[in-house]
Amino acid sequence: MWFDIHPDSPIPIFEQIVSQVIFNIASGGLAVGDLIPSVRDLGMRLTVHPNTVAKAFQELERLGVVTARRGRGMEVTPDAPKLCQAERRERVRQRIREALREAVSSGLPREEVRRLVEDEIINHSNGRRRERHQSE
Amino acid sequence: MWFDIHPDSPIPIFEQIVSQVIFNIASGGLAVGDLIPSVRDLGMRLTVHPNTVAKAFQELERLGVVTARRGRGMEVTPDAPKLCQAERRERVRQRIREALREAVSSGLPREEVRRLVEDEIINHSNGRRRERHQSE
Amino acid sequence: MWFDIHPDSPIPIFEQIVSQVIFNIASGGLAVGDLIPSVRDLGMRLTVHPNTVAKAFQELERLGVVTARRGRGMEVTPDAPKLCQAERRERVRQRIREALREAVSSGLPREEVRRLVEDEIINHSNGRRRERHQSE
Amino acid sequence: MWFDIHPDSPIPIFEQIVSQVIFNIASGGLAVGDLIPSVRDLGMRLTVHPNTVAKAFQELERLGVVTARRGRGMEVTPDAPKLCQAERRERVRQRIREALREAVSSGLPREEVRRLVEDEIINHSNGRRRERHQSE
DNA sequence: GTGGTCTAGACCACT
DNA sequence: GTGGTCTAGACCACG
Repeated sequence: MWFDIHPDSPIPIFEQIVSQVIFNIASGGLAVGDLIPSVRDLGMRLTVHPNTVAKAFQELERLGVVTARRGRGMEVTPDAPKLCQAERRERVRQRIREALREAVSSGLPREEVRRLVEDEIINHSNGRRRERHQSE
Repeated sequence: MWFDIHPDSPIPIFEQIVSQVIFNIASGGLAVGDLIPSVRDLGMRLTVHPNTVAKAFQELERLGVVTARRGRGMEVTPDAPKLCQAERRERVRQRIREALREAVSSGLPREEVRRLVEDEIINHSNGRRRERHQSE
Repeated sequence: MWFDIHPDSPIPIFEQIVSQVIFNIASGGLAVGDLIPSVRDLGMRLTVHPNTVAKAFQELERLGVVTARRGRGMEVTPDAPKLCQAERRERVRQRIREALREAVSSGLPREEVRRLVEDEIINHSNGRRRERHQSE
Repeated sequence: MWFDIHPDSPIPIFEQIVSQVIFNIASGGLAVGDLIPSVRDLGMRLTVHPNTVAKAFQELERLGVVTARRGRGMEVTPDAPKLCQAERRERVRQRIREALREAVSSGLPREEVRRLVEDEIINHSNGRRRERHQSE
């Protein structure tokens, strides 16, 4: 189970945690019946306050992805995999859509946009090798 | 001069205004020496509080993109076009990069990501063809 | 707009606030478009921490009863009256149902239960007539 | 001896157990000198953690309703029947009172409240037959 | 002034 | 040990 949190993003940390848990369940890193990490544990790992994590978990419970087990932890529900796969797809699509909408509406020539996308797709899908061929 | 504002985005409205002004200058919709709309006028058009617009303009002044002309308004500086073209490119690239980073790290199969990107690119490059404002 | 909060009830304070706002809207004390009290104001009046109030308001927003207006406050939605009347009815019914279920399952003779109910109904429909509406 | 436990009620489970034991004694299901079930046994039956049951029993001992008999279990005291009958009545009355207080203060028309009460009374006092004639 | 996010830390109920 | 509630107070974005 891993997390990719960006404290300085405009997206609230608790929202990022929500997404990350959804992604983990969607990709099978967490199975039905598993307990997700405790608020305290995850708070430590992400150097985030436990309350922030708790807020994210509350949201996940509301989404029907986990249920609180008194004194035990938060458990992945039977519905979660299906829910999370749909949700992941939707969240990813949304982000891509918005980035492209902004790109196009910025007036940047279409070819330019395409080139940027290609650049970044290569960067990301090939293994994270961080010498991007910037075309500044 | 046009604006594409999303009040419910996690990105602050004043930031969105900053970007939109930059985009307008970059694509030639605003030329050196032009006056950008007044705080009140733009506030009306965007149904946003004038203070919010003022905050955006402050930021634009800080970036050297406009300067206040007492009694006249905010004027596009001679440096603005170059600045804004670079800035536009960087902002767009950044957004695309983040969307793709999230997409890949979400565990969604690479094919899937590519497909989503293609879908959205088509959506945006076609439909969006409302008498586009300049392409540089 | 009045509130009847019981800090020592097993029901969380924020839940009580949720109910009370719903009741106020259901009975017309708050109309569509009205702003509900600010978290700080209500926190003061109820001698409750503003964060507790904020949590209640979040829940109300999730229910579609109010919407946050940036920098202005929380506004009663057009759907709220209908939603709140249904919700009020349901909450009240639920509480009554549980009290009676417990009463019956306690083994108390049915007559006895009925008598208790009559007693209390009389108390509440009459006595309570000291034009309360105070938040005490 | 029977129990009616609601794990998702805001009322703590151990409190519910306390009430249920009191009700059982009050209605004669448990006589003076009887042993109440063991912590482990009851924990199993209610699918509740034994510690939770133990906490309830502690409370019952404090109330003077049972006493620990080393090596045998918890025994119903001679005072218990009288204590429990009074206590039962009081607990039931209290719950009814609160439910009605909330109902009235919710602004729901008095007739409406009465109707809800009648509905529920019928549901509960006729034998628990679970196809309630909802009058939604 | 408004609500939203986050940190910090207390106490409670339950396992 | 777990999550849930609450208090307290900081900072931000917005009006």
